[in-house]
Amino acid sequence: MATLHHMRIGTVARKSGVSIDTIRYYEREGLLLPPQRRPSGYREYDEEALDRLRFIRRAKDLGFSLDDIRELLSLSGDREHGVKGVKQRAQQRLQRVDERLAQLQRMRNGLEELIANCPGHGALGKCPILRALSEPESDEEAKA
Amino acid sequence: MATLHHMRIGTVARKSGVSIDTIRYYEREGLLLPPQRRPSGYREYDEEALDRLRFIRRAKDLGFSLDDIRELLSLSGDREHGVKGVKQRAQQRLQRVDERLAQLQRMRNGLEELIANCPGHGALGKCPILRALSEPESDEEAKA
DNA sequence: ATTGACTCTTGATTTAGGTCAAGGGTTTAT
DNA sequence: ATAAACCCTTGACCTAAATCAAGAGTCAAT
Repeated sequence: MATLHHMRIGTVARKSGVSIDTIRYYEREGLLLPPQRRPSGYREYDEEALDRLRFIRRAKDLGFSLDDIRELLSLSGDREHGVKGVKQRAQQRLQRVDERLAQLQRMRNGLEELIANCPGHGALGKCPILRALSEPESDEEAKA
Repeated sequence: MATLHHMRIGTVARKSGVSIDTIRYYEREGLLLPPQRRPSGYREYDEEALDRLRFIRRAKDLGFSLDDIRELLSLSGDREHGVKGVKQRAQQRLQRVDERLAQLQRMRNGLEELIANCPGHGALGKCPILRALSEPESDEEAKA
């Protein structure tokens, strides 16, 4: 695990699956700390930066916005707000992630049911996918 | 469950949590069938349209693109490509949804661990959230 | 029969998240 | 010592997904 401190941007781009332009964009946006520079001005990355990039890419695939991701990353590196604040924010996050998990799970089940029952649902009725994610939320139900 | 066939756009907007402009936009984009019109030209929606809108909104929250959603919706209403094609596409979808579920689950666990261990991880080491989603994927590992 | 809240269409604008191009230095292998 | 492959910055451009504005018609309640 030699924490190699000598990757250039093209290498981390390849290893992380994030394009060079996008890496520089993330740096501008404050998602990535500005890395060391060579005398030539070339950026130089270590494994930690690579981990961050992979995290960002996957979180994005999961539908988190860059703002969400900024917040998640700050949870990990926060030496400021003390354990307490971090813990609280992490708990809020956890709750929202759990909600997403539940929704996604329902979509999954809807798909599975669709696959299982497909050959035999002559009458239309409600499609299992739609049914999975289409109930009201009660707070939406102001009188018509 | 009187399938009320007389909601105007503002009502479904309120009930679905999707703005009026966005509803019309979805119609243009083909995610929503053009609804009935009154003689005045006003759109008139029923419960089914409301279900679709809720589905769309939630799927979007889960990080699906409108294209993804179009495809998911088409799975539900497809009387064309016969059971076979639908089943196949649904299976592909299911696989991808399962992958997302797994990733999201890992993020969840990372958060939970962060909350549990926060008070006692004096030495930095690797943060559990980052660790949850930052391993390489092997196909990314072309030699540096 | 008028007022205030809705709705219509068309077309322009915005925001997030990148992506590209131009012009010019740097490194490495030969 | 030169070519090929890399990297730099600045600034323009792009796509998806909305959102807004203008000008005009409709509906419900007073």
